[in-house]
Parts: sequence; C-alpha cells; structure tokens
Amino acid sequence: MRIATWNVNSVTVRLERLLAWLESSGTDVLCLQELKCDLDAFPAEALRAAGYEAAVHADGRWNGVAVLSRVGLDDVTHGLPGCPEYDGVAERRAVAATCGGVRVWSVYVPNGREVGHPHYTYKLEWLGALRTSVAADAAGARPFAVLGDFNVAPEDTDVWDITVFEGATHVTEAERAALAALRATGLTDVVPRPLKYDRPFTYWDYRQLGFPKNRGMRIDLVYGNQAFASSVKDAYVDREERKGKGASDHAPVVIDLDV
DNA sequence: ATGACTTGGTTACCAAGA
Repeated sequence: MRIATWNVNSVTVRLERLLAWLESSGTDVLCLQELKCDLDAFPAEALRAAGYEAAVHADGRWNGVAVLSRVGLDDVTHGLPGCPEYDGVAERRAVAATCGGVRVWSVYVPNGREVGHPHYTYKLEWLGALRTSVAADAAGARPFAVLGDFNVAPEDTDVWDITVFEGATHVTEAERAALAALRATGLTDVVPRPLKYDRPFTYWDYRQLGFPKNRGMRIDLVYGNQAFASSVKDAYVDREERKGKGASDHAPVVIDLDV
C-alpha cells in the first residue's frame, strides 16, 4: 500500500496537479492539508471519478484537511477530540479514517506565528490534544500513523540553516518537546529519503528562490506506531512535485507499506 | 528596502503562511 501526505496549499488551485499526481504516483491513501475551501467547494466529484473516496474536514478560507482513499474509507472522525479553540473557533485541522486496515490522521498543526504569540500557545496546546487523542491507537496493534504538516522541524538539521531560525517558531525546545511527548505514546518518526541533496526537506518558501537554492525545512512528518513503522518498505520526498509553475510550497511525502 | 511569493476574501489591499 502506498500512503502519502501533502500540504497542497489550496485544493482548488492544485486540483489538476493533484489528479495528475495521484495517477502518476499510484498513491492509495493521501492525507491532504491546507485545502483552503469549504465543504461545498471540495472537488469530491473529480476525485470520485479518479477512484478516490474522501473524508473532508474543511473551514473555508484557511486550514482544511482530508483523507483520500481508493482502498476503503471507514470510521471517519472529523476534528481532533478536545482540541483547543483559537479566537473562539475550533479550526478544522484534523480528520481520521481507516483505509485498508490502516488507521490514519491527517493533521495541519497551527503555525504559531511568533514565540509568545497567542497562536504559539495554541500550537502547543493543540499538539497536547493530538497526543491525548492518538495515545490509544499509537499503543495498539493495528497499523496507525499521524501524517501531515506538523509545522515543527524535529532537529536542527531539519532546516536549511539553523542560524536563520534564531528565536523563531518551528525549532523551539517547547515545540520539539511536544513532538517528543507525541512520540512517547509509541510513535516513530518515519524519516523519508531525499531524492536529491542530503536532507529530506518537505517545504521550501516561495520567495527568494527558496527551492532552487534548497533552502528547505522538514516539517511534513509521518509518525507511525510499531505495526506501521515495521511495515515500511520505502519512504521518500517527491521533490519533483515542488517544481514548475503552479506547485504547492510543500512536496508530498510518500510511504510504501507492506500491508 | 522591517520586504522579496501565493492564496482567498472584507478584492484593486489585506491577512496568513513558515
């Protein structure tokens, strides 16, 4: 089974690329983030015609997540149980489903904006709610993974130049501690291989030639439990999809599972 | 030059992303 996660930065703008990528990659289950549309605007018909069912949890202008599957889509959970609100809103940043015997969460962790900003506190609380929500599945025998845009670089080497990130979000001790607490439920960071250069970055800023200069970050992560991680046959970042006009600023992370 | 792209909406500017 081929499982992937991809922050598409607007499923509306990316639809043509998304359909082409699903076909060329042969992906069975795809976790999407940053749909940037509401439920009515989600391209369910086009995806169904391509053979994929969809579990969608979408906000409208921001956020929005989905799980696409052509190997079954059961027991859908819309939203993270007990997730904190921001400005009184429970943002739509998580959706789960069971696909072909594998349980997956597609998550879009809050950005945090700046250290000390209310959004940063919200980010840490959100990661805490994620930990609580996945603990039982993480410890279970069924293959299980949390996939998505975590907006945290786990190690200094997961950003192109750590000195540029002095005092910035995405690399702080508190954010990394929240990831460590999440892993402590029984999850392993399934690190993909890069198809070029030495580090498996998954995001490159649109500005200042970030992609050509490989000024990237590894913030799109796959955290799998023991049954999932032990079934991984291959994992890579499809940086080809970051190329050209009309690309998302994130590349898909692809996992091949022997299940 | 306290920004340098891209997206969708309170559209001919703005917030947000990371």
